[in-house]
Amino acid sequence: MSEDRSIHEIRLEKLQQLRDLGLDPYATEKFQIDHSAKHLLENFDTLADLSEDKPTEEKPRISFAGRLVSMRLMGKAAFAHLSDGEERIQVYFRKNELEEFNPNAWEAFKLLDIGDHVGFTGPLFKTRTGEPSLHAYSLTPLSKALHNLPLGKEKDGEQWYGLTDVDQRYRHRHLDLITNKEAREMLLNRSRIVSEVRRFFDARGYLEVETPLLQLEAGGAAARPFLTHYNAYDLEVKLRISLELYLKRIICGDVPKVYEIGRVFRNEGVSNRHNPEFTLLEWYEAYANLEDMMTCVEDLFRHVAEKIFGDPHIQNIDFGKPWHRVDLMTAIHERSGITPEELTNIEDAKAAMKRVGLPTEKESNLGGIIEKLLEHFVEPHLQEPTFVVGYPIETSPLAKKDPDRPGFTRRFEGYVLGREICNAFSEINDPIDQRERFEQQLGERSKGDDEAHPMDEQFLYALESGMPPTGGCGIGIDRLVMLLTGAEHLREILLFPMMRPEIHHDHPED
RNA sequence: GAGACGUUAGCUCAGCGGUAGAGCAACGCCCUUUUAAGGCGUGGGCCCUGGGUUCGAAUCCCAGACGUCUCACCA
Repeated sequence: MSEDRSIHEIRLEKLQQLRDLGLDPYATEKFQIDHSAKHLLENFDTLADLSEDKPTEEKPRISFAGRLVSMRLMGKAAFAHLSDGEERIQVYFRKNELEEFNPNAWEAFKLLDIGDHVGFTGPLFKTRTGEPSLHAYSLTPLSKALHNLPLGKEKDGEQWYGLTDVDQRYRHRHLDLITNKEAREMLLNRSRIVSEVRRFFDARGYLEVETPLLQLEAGGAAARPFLTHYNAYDLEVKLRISLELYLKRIICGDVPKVYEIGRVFRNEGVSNRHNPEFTLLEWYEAYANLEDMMTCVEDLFRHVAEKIFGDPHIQNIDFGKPWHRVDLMTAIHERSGITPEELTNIEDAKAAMKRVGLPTEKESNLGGIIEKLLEHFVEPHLQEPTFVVGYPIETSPLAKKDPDRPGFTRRFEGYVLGREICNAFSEINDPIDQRERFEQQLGERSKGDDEAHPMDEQFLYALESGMPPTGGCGIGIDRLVMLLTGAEHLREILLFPMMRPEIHHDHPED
């Protein structure tokens, strides 16, 4: 903020002085980097050619660049640490040597700040204390940091100071990435996980597709959509809340295996496990049944865990083993004592709910009650990977009826560590059944449930043209990353979570 | 939406009725193998905003903003 000369001003002055010395940090376009810092450190002895008899001048010169993260100036010499984001390596400078390279280089070096990007060339060596280091014979400023970066001090992986304010870490994620190794790890892990998911489906012959984000009716899930305006057609449109219906229309087009990884938007609350915009994976396979989908989920988790972490056993979960399979109604009975017979009509169901001490005011249908009981009594116990099978028809408007169990569908959800991680079913391919389900949903909607599924004639027309029996499944990518990395907050997984605007009161900025 | 907590220097924090503090960062000087480098010196604050209580408020009270956590909502 306001100092006698603000840091920003001082740095602008230094920038000008660097330019006056002929070393404009913003003028360079390209800088040769021979090795990453990690590679330098891991292969140090080989690269350094540490043989005693050879004079330093004759040793191989390495070109390296990175961000200055620490500096120790000692008169006519200096040490600094340089980070390429992944690792940091120490660099050593001497006045006389730099001046040999460029008479202004030492002067320029003294104008550098922590946060600047710089390039160097020189041999590798080890300091008295044995730290692998780079002996810089040249210096090329590559960018100037005009702000004081909140870089803490670091020693042996331990960190002092740095940026910890959660708000600031989210608002200025680049600072988080520079400062906190965990933030960087999270980003890398997410990226790797998504890549592995793609690789998994690609290898199995699924086609990756992309379907519209802007839709006339947002269907495929129960959620309130975001609204926006489509200027070219002067139409009110909605942002999608799921991928489902368009993907099934592709199945109707005789593309038998498709998947999509895409952002969906649900205009609802925020918590450490919910975010209005999130990334959804859905895949559909023609001629596949529920059991096939379960196997596929098992394979997917095992594959990703092994590829990313080298071991199917992560976060105290063994994804190498098959998942448990439990029937929903049986599980409720076992955990709550409420029998399936008590859950065959709404009155008895409410009475049973009361008996176990749950509120009944908000319940209007049997399916809702059943899912509430599942959530309350069963979910917390589903620590090991478990498929819960057989969901009520009222809450499953896109899932095939179970021919053997009236009122229930061929649907399962997967749970790990007490949390829902996937949702799958045998897709309805009977267009008459599907139309009836939509009509039921319209009934719910007219009763005030604004999350009930809208009618979708285009989708029905596709079904009426014939869809093979199909299995489909959805997984929230953000929650998947949370699960695999042990993150406690969805917002750590999202790079740039929505934040209310920062208030700037009426006084001068930094 | 409810409750609890937080907001003080660029960063991390202390101060909790009596002139606004520390470490790091910054600025100046010294120092050619340091590493949380060191030594000497110097600056830097609408103490989130607005009201109130008080002789006096960063500190107590009320309201608001923003954030964090928990709960609710989100099948």
